[in-house]
Amino acid sequence: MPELPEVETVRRGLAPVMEGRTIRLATVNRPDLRWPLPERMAERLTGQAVTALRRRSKYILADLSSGETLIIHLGMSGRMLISAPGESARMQGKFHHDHPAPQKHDHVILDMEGEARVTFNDARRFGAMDLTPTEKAEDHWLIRDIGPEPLGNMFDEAYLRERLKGRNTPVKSALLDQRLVAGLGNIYVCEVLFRAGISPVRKAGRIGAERVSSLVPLIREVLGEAIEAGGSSLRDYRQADGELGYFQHTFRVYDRKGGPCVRPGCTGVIRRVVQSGRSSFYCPDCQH
DNA sequence: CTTGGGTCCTGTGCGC
DNA sequence: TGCGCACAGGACCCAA
Repeated sequence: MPELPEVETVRRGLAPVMEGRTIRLATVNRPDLRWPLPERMAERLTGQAVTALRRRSKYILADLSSGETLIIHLGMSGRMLISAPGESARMQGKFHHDHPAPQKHDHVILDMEGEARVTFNDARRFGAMDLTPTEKAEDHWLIRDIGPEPLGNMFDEAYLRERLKGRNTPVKSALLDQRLVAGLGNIYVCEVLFRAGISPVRKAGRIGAERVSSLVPLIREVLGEAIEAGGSSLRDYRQADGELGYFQHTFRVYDRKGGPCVRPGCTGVIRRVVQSGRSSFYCPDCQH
């Protein structure tokens, strides 16, 4: 599933067709994703203009002219795909029948002013949507306990040292905890720890202050590079325009079990271990 | 409080 | 080709 860079890429892709545009028609094809969808969601979306499209952690927030905000989480397999009637069809007058055929798991469809269609498709249905008053969106139960944005000013060396101090959990688990820092997931934590030379199984409270501090710029670096690359495309993630991201070609350890370490001169072989049910990839020669 | 495990759901790729 | 199992980008919830 999408981590922060993928969600930011999706947000950027959606912005041109959603921001400042009205939702002509919202269609909701099932009553629930991970949780029940809000009451009368289709009616509450239809006719509303999207005044802003924001991101908080792995959530996309669409502010509406009604004063409500649509909160969207993509879960593991959620996608937002944009389609539009083709030029030839438009000349034949097929305004409403030229979108791609509906796919299995197309759960919510937003037909936007200007003919673009935004389709939320989520096979595993770990995704979520909710509607909440815009002025209280930050206090929504899904969002209120999330830690600082890693690319923002509130996330710094002093903060991270304080939060990791004394913790007995593996650093991998700590960085995956969204209450500590927002938006990291399994791929980017593995990549960050490789760049920092820290083993994923190391206890968070047993890392020297200097090395903890080094994590901050490395987290920013990895996420920044991934956003720049349009995210990572594994099984089913695509950018909103259907393009593939390409950060996956830059993975140094993730999904490289048995492969050679990329650090010049290192003869290590990438290992995979399971930590609390998730795969961790690391170089045993580089990471301690 | 922290920590670990189970759980939700569908799809895919692998070994036999 | 079929079958069963492991595994997949998340994160809530509960027990200890």
